[in-house]
Amino acid sequence: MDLFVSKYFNKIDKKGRVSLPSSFRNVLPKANRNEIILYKSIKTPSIEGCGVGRLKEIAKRINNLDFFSEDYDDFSTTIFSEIVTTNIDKEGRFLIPEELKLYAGIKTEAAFFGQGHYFQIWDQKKGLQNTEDSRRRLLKEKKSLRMILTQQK
Amino acid sequence: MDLFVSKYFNKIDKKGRVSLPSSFRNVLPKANRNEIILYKSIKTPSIEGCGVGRLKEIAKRINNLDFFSEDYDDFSTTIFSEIVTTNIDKEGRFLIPEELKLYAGIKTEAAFFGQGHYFQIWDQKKGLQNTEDSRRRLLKEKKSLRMILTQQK
DNA sequence: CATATACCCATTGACGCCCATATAATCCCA
DNA sequence: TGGGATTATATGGGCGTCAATGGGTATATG
Repeated sequence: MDLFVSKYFNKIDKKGRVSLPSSFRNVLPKANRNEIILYKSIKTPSIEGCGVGRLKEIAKRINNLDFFSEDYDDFSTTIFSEIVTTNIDKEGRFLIPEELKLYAGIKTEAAFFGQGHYFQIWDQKKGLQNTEDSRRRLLKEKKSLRMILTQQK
Repeated sequence: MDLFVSKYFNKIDKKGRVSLPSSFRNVLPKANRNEIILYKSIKTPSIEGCGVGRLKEIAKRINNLDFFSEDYDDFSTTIFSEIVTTNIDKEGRFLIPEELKLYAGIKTEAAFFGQGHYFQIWDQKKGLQNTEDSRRRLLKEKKSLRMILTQQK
């Protein structure tokens, strides 16, 4: 499986280390399996992460915005300047920068949520609440959700 | 036969393992025959499952949504963080995550129901009841049922 | 030199792999 | 075509490996 899926709740130890879930590590290309990027989510109080390869995809998305719009500058500033890279040790653990932990309200436990081509890190309580809210919003539009889930071919 | 059909009642052993019915295993593409995805059914207290190929399709559809829209996040959260992948061992067995068993009210036996391109896992009693209810609802609209069953080519 | 971070080693529990058996389905040949 | 033999499926259990976690120590970096 080459997608980030499912959710995991891992502890942050006294040194600030936390295990990237094993199934997430396996999504990273064998070449850069010891490095990921992290940045503040734009829409939620959470941290988003992915392999360095996805940077290109993010750049492309932003590039598709109108170059002269305010959004363009805002997005590229907000995202690119806030990106940090972090190393994964031999045991599969990494450090979450203090600023990002503050932003997400994370203390001693990190809740990982798969998002397909990337993942999010939340405070457990906030993350579960967010999942519930998302699901509720979508169920209001049953048609579109069913379309995504059951459409054939 | 490349569809999930019929129903099977298999035991969950002390380690939490349960056999995926042989005919279901044969539906999975030879390439990814040792992994399936599971998620909570939207409409019923049951678990739905299918091969990973279907998940990749879903990922593609979500990827086509507007990257910066709220729907994008709602879809990827609701779908990717709720989906779990699980491995099938050499004997054709897999583990049902505790959370999903709770959601479906499954304890020591899993009732598999073929649904064509996917399958459902129920508590036996609930599943049989659901089959009966479905059939009864359908028979109320005999006309549409006959249309589906007798339509040629 | 002081703090942060990477590497090494250890522990625990979960999971995958291997082997075994019983029952059911299929085959094969006289 | 009958009946024994072979194969497949569902199920049980032992055991090694890996993932998550904790801690000591070397090393880098300012």
